Amino acid sequence: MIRQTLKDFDIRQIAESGQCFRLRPVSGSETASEPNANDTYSLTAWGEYLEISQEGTEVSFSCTEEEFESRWKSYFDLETDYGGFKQAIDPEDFYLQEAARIGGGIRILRQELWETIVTFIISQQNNIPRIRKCVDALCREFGEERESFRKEAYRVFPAPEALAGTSEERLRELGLGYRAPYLVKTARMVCEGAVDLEALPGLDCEKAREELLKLCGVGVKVADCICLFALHHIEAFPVDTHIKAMLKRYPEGFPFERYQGFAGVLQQYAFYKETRQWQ
DNA sequence: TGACAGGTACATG
DNA sequence: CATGTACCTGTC
Repeated sequence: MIRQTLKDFDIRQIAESGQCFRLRPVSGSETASEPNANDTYSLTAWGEYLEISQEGTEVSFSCTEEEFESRWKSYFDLETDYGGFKQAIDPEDFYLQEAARIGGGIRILRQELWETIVTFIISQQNNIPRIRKCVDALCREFGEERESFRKEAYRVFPAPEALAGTSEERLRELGLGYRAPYLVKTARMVCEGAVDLEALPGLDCEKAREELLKLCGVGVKVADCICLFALHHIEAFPVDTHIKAMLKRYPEGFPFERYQGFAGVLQQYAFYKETRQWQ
């Protein structure tokens, strides 16, 4: 167990930020009276199972020192100063100030590339509960089973080969709808090497985006999400229906120049604010 | 009932 | 290049 005192970190906000679909409350950890008093969340990522508990700024991770240093510190982007991003926000920009105040505990995660590609193909014209349901179904059907530190079984995210080997019909049965053929095609493209996932982390944001756009079911918005949430190009700025509405608040245009290099962080604050009514 | 959910592929002008 | 439309499925 690792204990840390963390600023600008809120595991609940991260779980509800819509960038990760396998981070969720451990059942029974939330109390109605004080929902934020002691939140415990479970996460399956990078083949591992982790639990995270938070009380105020005290955060504990159910892993060894070595695992924390080699994986989770980076995964949760704990070595980046998010306070600096917030301070850079125009003091007169009340919208962004408010968004950063509400969602200031969000971190941009470093998720697995293949998993992020699949989950964001699924995310199109979809809602969070159903995305989670689809992702769970994929893991249950095609993911390798492992045992957690609690001696309970969990499933890792299925490899490209597993999805390349299935059929559109099978994926439709799992509730993927019209995204089923996208997934099968994209998995096959990856297995055939039409897009080299190994090479993507070495590319800059623009080149990576260009490569990702070759995949079936990946358009500009999904490609930007993958750049932001997996490749950690925090300058990527995915524009969806909510963010489009937000951009209309800036008749002169959103001040991208001011936030060059980290606009994606602000996108997440804004997205979180815009989608609060879901909870 | 119909619109909407973190869009994209595909067909046209 | 810009615009228009169909598309699974669950929920309000």
